[in-house]
Amino acid sequence: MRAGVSRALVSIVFRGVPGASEAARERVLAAARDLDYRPDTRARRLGRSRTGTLGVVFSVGHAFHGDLLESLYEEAESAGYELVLSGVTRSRPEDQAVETLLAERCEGLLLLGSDFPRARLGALAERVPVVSVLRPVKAPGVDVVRTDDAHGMRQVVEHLVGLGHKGIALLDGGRAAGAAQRRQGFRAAARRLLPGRDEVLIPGGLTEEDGAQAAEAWLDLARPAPSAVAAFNDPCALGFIDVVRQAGVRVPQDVSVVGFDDVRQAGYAHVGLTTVRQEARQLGAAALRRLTARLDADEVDADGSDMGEVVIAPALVVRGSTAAPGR
Amino acid sequence: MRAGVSRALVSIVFRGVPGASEAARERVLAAARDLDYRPDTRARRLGRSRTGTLGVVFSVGHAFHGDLLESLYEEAESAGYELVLSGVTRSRPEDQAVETLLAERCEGLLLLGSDFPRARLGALAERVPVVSVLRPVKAPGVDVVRTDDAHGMRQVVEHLVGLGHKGIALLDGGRAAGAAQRRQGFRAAARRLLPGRDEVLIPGGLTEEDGAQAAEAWLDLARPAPSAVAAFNDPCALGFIDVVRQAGVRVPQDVSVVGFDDVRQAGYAHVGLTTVRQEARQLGAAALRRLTARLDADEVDADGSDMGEVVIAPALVVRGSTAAPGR
DNA sequence: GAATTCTACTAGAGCGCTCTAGTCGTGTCA
DNA sequence: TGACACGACTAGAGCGCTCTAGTAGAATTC
Repeated sequence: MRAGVSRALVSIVFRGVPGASEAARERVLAAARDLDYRPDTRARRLGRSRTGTLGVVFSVGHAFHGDLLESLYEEAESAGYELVLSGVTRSRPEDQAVETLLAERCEGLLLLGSDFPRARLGALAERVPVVSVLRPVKAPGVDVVRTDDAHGMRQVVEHLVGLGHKGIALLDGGRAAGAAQRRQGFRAAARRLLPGRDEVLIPGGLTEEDGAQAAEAWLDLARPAPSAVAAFNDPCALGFIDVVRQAGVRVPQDVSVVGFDDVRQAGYAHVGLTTVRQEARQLGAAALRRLTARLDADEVDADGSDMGEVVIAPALVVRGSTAAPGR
Repeated sequence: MRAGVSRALVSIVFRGVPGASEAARERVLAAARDLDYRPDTRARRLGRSRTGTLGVVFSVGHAFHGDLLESLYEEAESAGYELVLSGVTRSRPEDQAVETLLAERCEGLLLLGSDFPRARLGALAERVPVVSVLRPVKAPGVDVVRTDDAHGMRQVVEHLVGLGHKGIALLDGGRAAGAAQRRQGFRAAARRLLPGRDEVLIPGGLTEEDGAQAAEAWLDLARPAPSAVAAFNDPCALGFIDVVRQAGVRVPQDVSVVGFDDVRQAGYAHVGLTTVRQEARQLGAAALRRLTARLDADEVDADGSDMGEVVIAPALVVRGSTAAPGR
């Protein structure tokens, strides 16, 4: 039509499939350039039996999710899939984010740090392949790709005990993704390395605000308070440090603080935050591989039955926020 | 068909337009619930003359872009538009992000902190309405919604001079969005308030790493070095502080540091960063309003001719990273 | 009580692609 | 030389909606 060719030929050229001569191919591309034509994604996906899209649900403003997105984009590109992002914010719940992606007919879903109850995830997985990233969950048909949170927390406790700390408090993440595992890792290590000591759990959370609140609680504890604090994540640790500093408490001289995630800021805040590094690259790559493997497999054996879990080992990164206790 | 009704009726019900009885409406919705049916977005957009989607290009991991996204989601919802996100990462250039959105047939584009040269933006705006957020650019047909960067920087200089500082260095943002305006505001204020003083410009940038490098440069300056530093943004300021601290320089006693953006972390890092707050809510709302106004206007007068600029005033937030100079 | 208006629906074309099932001209082989 | 295969292309149905035009029946009007 445009370049004196049929629509079908144009389709052949743009899909890059065999069936067009070199000459025709060039003619079509030249005409397309002339007309500033580009195939309509919507129509493309409609016409095809498969949409070739993967939906990603992430928390807007969550630093570590950003790191994951970067890795996912790369992996998706090389796997030949397209990513459709759907953000979760304070006013846009996860339900809505997922709903959008389902209506978009994504072939699979990647949920970063999902907040869904197990049953909801299971139900979702019946409809479409789902990979839960960062959040371990035992639901049928749901793949999990996560960091070994318990192991990370164990390293934290070992590090602190190695420095000579006898009292360690955990700023707990409540029901956030991975929080249960970190709590469990903390408890196991504390019980092993500090027998007879009571565990101190202070409610914390994901944000600086949560850390700040936890700091108030820590300041209110009977003295001597634990000389070391393991926070649920980096922002929580930074919020904690900020408040205790304002109260005249020195870090790390008076209290050692450890974070979790190793977000980019961690290396630059304060004296440098000792933390546990999660490998965004590896997590993203594993998650995408998991999902595409399920999609590309024969429908027969990909029938939800064989769910899997990929666990990436984290590494302790020692910076300046931890030191031996005492004056 | 499904509930004993025609496809057209289903369409009427799901679009929420008049033309269906209450009874039929309920019957359709009940059947949809039963079948777990939801309208296919792709087909929906195809069948309509307008797609009802707005494309957003943002930098993945950029804290302030996250704040903007949150606001944009809300505004888009209440304006009856759908947002399509396209992220820019180190391996996914802005071209590609925009290309995706064009192929998706978005009705308008919101570019957060775009890096495109002016000509490229102008060309883009000929094809589709474009709003450049944060990045001031004089291109025909391109609307701009931004913070008054120059004014913000003027406030910074006034604050520092008010504290008694005589030498102020700027950690320059190079060609980043808004950098030229901040530089100009800095220069104008410095010339006015510190006449006869040489301007000190140190190459900085958007990230902690850039700030760290700038710190090395500042440490290498002939003593006495400027006793105050105005950074291009918060991460840059934090990176700067980190490095000079490690070199034994105290903040704010030995050097005052000011950031820009007021990202969430700014209040929690160090002694609390003095910074300039950009209003994400207002910026997002203004950007969306701008775009939808153009789209909803009659085609006649929306013909690219009347481009506009919305400038939001920023506010200085004084925290602990600034103080009077000297011992 | 026929004409008119309204409400509640349905038929069917169209959106811009993909993809199957062709057609047409050439080259290959027995 | 006829049968067959092959590469290069085209026709046209189909994807799941939207939306215009149209119909049937009930309510209203004069």
